[in-house]
Amino acid sequence: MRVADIYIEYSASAIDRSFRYACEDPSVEVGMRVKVNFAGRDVIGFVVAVSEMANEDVANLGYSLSYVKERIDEYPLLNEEAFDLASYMAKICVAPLISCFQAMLPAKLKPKSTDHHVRTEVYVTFVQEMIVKGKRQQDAIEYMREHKKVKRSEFNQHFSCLKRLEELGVVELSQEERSADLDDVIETYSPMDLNQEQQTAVDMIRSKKGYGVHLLHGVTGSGKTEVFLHLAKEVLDEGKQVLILVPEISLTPQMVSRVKGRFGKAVAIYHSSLNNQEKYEQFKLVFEKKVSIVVGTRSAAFMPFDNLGLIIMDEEHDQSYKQDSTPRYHCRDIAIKRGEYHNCPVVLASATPSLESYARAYKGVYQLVELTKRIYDNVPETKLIDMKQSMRSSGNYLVSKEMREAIEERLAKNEQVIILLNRRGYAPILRCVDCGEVKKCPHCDLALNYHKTRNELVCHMCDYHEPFVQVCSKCGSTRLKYMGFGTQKLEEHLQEMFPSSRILRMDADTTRHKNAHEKLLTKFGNHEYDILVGTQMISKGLDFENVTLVGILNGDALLSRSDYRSVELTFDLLVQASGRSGRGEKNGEVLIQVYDCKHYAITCAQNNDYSTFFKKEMQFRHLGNYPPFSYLASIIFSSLKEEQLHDEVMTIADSLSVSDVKKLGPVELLRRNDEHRMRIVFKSKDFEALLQVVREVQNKHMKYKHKSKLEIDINPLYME
DNA sequence: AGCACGCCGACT
DNA sequence: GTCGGCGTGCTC
Repeated sequence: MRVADIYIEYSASAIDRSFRYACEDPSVEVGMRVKVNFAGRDVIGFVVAVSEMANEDVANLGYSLSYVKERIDEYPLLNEEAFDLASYMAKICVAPLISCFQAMLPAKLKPKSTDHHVRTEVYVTFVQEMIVKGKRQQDAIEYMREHKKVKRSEFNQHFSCLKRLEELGVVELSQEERSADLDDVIETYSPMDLNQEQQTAVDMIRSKKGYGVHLLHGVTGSGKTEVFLHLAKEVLDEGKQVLILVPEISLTPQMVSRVKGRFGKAVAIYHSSLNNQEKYEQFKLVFEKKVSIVVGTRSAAFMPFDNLGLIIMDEEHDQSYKQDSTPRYHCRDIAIKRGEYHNCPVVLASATPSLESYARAYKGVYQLVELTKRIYDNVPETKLIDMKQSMRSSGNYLVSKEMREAIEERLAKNEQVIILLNRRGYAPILRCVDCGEVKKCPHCDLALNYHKTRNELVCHMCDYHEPFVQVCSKCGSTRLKYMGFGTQKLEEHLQEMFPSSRILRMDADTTRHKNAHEKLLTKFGNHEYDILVGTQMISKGLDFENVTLVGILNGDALLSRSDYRSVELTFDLLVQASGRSGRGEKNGEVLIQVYDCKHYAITCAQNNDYSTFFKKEMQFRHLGNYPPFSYLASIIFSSLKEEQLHDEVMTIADSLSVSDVKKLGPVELLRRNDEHRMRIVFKSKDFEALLQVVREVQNKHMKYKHKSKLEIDINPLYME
C-alpha cells in the first residue's frame, strides 16, 4: 500500500511530528499540500515522505490508516533544498517543523485551511489576422497583433469592441491565474565608475570562488550599493540568480529604484506591505524563472531559486532581519545556509556590522572587506551637545540653543534638516501634579502615552487606547503634567520655533497606510518640506543630497535600558542617523544632544570610529560572557494566572539538568495584554547543549499543566 | 491546535 | 440525581 507521511497545519509542539495516511493516488508527491481528516476534521497537511508498505505491516501499525482526501497542488512547492532548510530552521529555532514550512511559503501557498485561493484574470489572446471596416476595430486588431496577449481589463481601457472581435474569431478569451506585471522599466540608471576602494572590494569578493561569507564594512555614503550592482551584473551575466536582502523596503526606496533602474524587467520586489496575492505572484515569478534578481525583506530569503550566484544582505546588523514570531529565525542564518547550498558568495554589508559578524570577520571566518571613504570625500562634522549644561544655562530641555541656531542657518540656505527622536507620541508620561498618579494601561504594567493628534492615551505595548480627559483618575485633579516628549510634541515645538518652515513628521502613527513611507519620503525628497522629524525609522538608508543637518535628540536614551545590546544599539542609531547628513556635494553637519558625553558609544559614534567601539564593547561582552562569546536562549512563559505561572516556572526551572549551560532567572517581566510573564534565560558556549536544555524545558512544559504559553527565542536580539 | 472523555462541585 | 467546570490525553 502506498502511504504518505504528513505534517498537519496546526503549529503546536505537541503534534510536531508526521502522521501517516493511505494514499493510492500516484500524483501525490513529497512537497505538496493535501486535505486529510485529522481528529474528525478536515485540515490541510503537508506531505514530507511517500513510501510503499506491505499489507501485513499496515495491519500491525496499531491504528487504522485513513485516506488522503484530496490533493491541492499540481506541483511540489518545496524541493530538497527547501526541506533541508526547514529542518535546519526547526532545529536552531526549536520550533515545530510545520511552522517553518508556513514561514517559508507565501500565505496563498501555506499549508493552512484559510486563504489559499488564488485569483484569476481573464486574458485576451490574438488568434488570427483579419481586415475589418471599422477604424477602431482595425486599430484594436493591430494592437493585438503587436501585443499578442493582454488582460481583458487592459484591452477594455483602450477599445470597446471586444465582443465583436471575439465573434469574428480575431481574439479569444481565457481565464488564467493572475500573474504579476513586469514593469516596463527602461534602464535609466547607468553604471557608475567605481573608485579604487570599491573596485578592490568587488575584486576581493569575486576572487573567492564558490561559497564564502564576506563582511563588507563600509562607512555611510561610501557607495556600497554601487558595489552590489557591479557584483550582481557579473553574476547575472553568468546566467545565475541574485538575491538582495534589505531590512525594510519602504525605508530604502532608493535601493529598489536603483536595482530596477539598472536591471529593468528582471527584478522582483518582495516585502511585507504586498498583499497575499501580490506576494504569491512575485513568488511565482521566481518559481517560473521569469526573473533572476530579487530585492526583498526577510521572507525573500526563501524565494524558490534554483541557481543562486550571489546573496547580498544590506544593513546586516538591522533588527528587522529577526522574525518576531515562531519560528524566530534570523535571516542571516538562512542566507548563509542557502549560500552554502548554492555554493555562492554571501555578502553581509553594513556601516555598523553586528558584533557577531565583525567578530567572525576579525577571526577570519568571514572575509573582511572595507570601504573607508565617502564618495564625496566630505565627512560630516559631528558635535555633541551636553544637555545638562543646556538645561542649566538656558532651561532648554528639548531643543538646545546650538541646535536651534544650526537649524536656522540651514533653513536660511534653503537646505533640508532631519531631526531624530526615538519616541513617538506627544508625551510618554502624564502625571497628576496633586497626587503623583500616572495612568497605566489596564492590560499592561506600562504607563500610557499621550497622543495629541488623536487626543488619546495609548499603550505602546498592546493596542489599548482611550480618549484623553484632563482629569486625574485617582484624585480628580485637573492639573496634569506632561513628562518627557515624543515626536508630536517636538513637531509642535519646532513649528513654534520656525513658524514659516514646512515640517514633516514620520513615525509609526503617520505611516499606517500602505505606501505611506514612499509618499512621505518622495515629498521630502522633492523639497516640499524643510524639516523631517521622526523616530528611528528615518535613521536608515535615506539618501537625500540636500540634507545637510541631522539633529539627534536624546541620543543616549537607549543607554538607560538594561539590555546587553543597548550600547550597540545606541552606537548603531547614532552612526546610521549621522550618515544621512551631507550625502551630496554640500558639507554636512550632525548635532547630537546627550546627557552623557563621555560614554564610549557616544564618543565613538561622534568620531565614526567603529573599530574602537568594537574593541571596547567586546571587552564588556567578554566580561559578561555575552554574545558573541556565548549563545543565548530566552524562554518566556505567560499566563493570566499569576500564581499558577510562578509555580510552574519555578518547578520547571529547578528540575533542569544544566551542565555547560548557565541559567539566569526566572525573572518576572512586565504584564502585557493581561498576561503575567516570566522568563528564563540560558547562556552557553556550546550551541548544541543550549538547544538541548531548551528542548528539555519544552518537554517539561508540555507534560506539566499545559496552562501557560511558551515563547522560545534562540539568540534573541533584545530582551526588553 | 482542537476536541472528546471523564471526574468532581452546585444546581433544578 | 443531572449540568458543566476544566484537567488529561489523543489525533494517522
